[in-house]
Amino acid sequence: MENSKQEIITRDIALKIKHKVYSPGEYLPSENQLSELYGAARNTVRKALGDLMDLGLIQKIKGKGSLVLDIQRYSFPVSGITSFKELNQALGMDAETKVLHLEELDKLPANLSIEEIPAKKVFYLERLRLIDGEPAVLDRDYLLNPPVKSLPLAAAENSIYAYLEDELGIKISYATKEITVRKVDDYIAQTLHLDHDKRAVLVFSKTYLEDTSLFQITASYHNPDEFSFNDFARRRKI
Amino acid sequence: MENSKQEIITRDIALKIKHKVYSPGEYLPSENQLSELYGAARNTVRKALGDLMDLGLIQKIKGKGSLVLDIQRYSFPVSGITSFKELNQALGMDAETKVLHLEELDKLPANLSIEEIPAKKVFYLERLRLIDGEPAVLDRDYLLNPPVKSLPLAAAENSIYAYLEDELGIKISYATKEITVRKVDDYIAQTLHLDHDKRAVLVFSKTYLEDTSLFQITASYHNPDEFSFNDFARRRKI
DNA sequence: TATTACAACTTGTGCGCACAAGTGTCAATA
DNA sequence: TATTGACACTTGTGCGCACAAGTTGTAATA
Repeated sequence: MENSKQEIITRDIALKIKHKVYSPGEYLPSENQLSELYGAARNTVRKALGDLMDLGLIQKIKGKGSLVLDIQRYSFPVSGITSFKELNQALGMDAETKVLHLEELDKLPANLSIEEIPAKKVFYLERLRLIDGEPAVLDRDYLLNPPVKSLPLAAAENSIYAYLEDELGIKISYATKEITVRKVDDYIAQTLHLDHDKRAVLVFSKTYLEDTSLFQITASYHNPDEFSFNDFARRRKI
Repeated sequence: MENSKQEIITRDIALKIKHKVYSPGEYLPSENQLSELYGAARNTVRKALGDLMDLGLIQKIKGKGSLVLDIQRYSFPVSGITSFKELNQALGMDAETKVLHLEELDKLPANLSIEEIPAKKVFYLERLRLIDGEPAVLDRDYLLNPPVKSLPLAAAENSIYAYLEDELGIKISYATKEITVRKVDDYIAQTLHLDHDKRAVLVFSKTYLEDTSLFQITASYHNPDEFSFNDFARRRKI
């Protein structure tokens, strides 16, 4: 439950943009008008607009106003931290998740070679994502215990993020991602129905909590023919 | 020349983190201390810290402080909008750029199929990026005229971004990127020294100005063996 | 007519304040 | 001893104000 005034405004405007109350090419009401509309200070409205700008929903133009952008942000997978389930719903794809493996290990496998050496137990979860019945992605998740004390099969079959955030109250903060192309072994190649070339797109990510502790490591192997990564970025000069 | 107080503070702290004046695992001085240190209001300091947070340099923790993160943000290519030249310097790589082609076309080639139909002239620029003497990336840039009135060969050989921003005063604001894996034609395959499989990583991006006008389209073909895309993302729940 | 000047809007930057809420320490208390 | 509570720190949220700076239309002016 996030309910700060600023987030309420952000979500409300985002929704209105989504439902074309404010359409691409149009300007939002001015900051002063929004300020009055929501009964909030201009500062508060400005923070909300700043978030919408980071999300790529609007572009603020000095002296003119906030222009609604036309960006189809949803593809597969989307930039940022988003779960397969959320994407599935957003895209309305015919997608399915099959849990291939779920067990608790005493420690992280050595081949992951993580320097932040957590000598902890981990849940190892292997899932296959199918799109239109065709294997598209093989996910290998390593969830550290603690903070993940338990991981029911039902959660693994649906969204682990929803389970962790809603059920366990774990707060996910940020993640790093690395995308490369790799030769994969026969097991992965067969699972993904790769051709003789046996190359897959590997998305390797580490997810952290608010206290900066490492919490999840994921190796995601994508069928190259299905893979698409979409990103929105603002220019920053530091 | 960006010289708002907030950006000065952002840059100063970013530099101090880079030079380990503030090291990973340590906390920055508190907002009140920084406020006094820079002779700025806490609000101003907070905006600067917010930017550093977006960049992934720090993590703010309520009740405790701003923790310096340990993230090697530079890889090839980096997330966000950054030019090859900037990357080159940041990484200290042995990299070289060869201009293969530069001409002015009457309109954008039809195969790019851009809906935002600019019936404008474009500069077409083809460049090969070599790392350690090996071909790594083939860039095909389409720069719209206007706003790009001219494009000297010297600029193409160095950083076009530096030329456009510093010389022409063009302000780049944001970009969309799409990463896919594609079969490529013989010309690209030979140029990149691909093996018989002829698949390359295509990074297709569109860059926009502050007034949201489309300004540059780039198709970047990467040798799969060299390709690596690194990203830092914060969790946003909208 | 063409230019200039102004007014009325917009967003950008910065100041200061108040209080909520999370964290850690330390002393008083049961 | 173990718990509680007060206190001093931290960041988070929100308010209000002032002025700078960019945009646009209009009216006065040359």
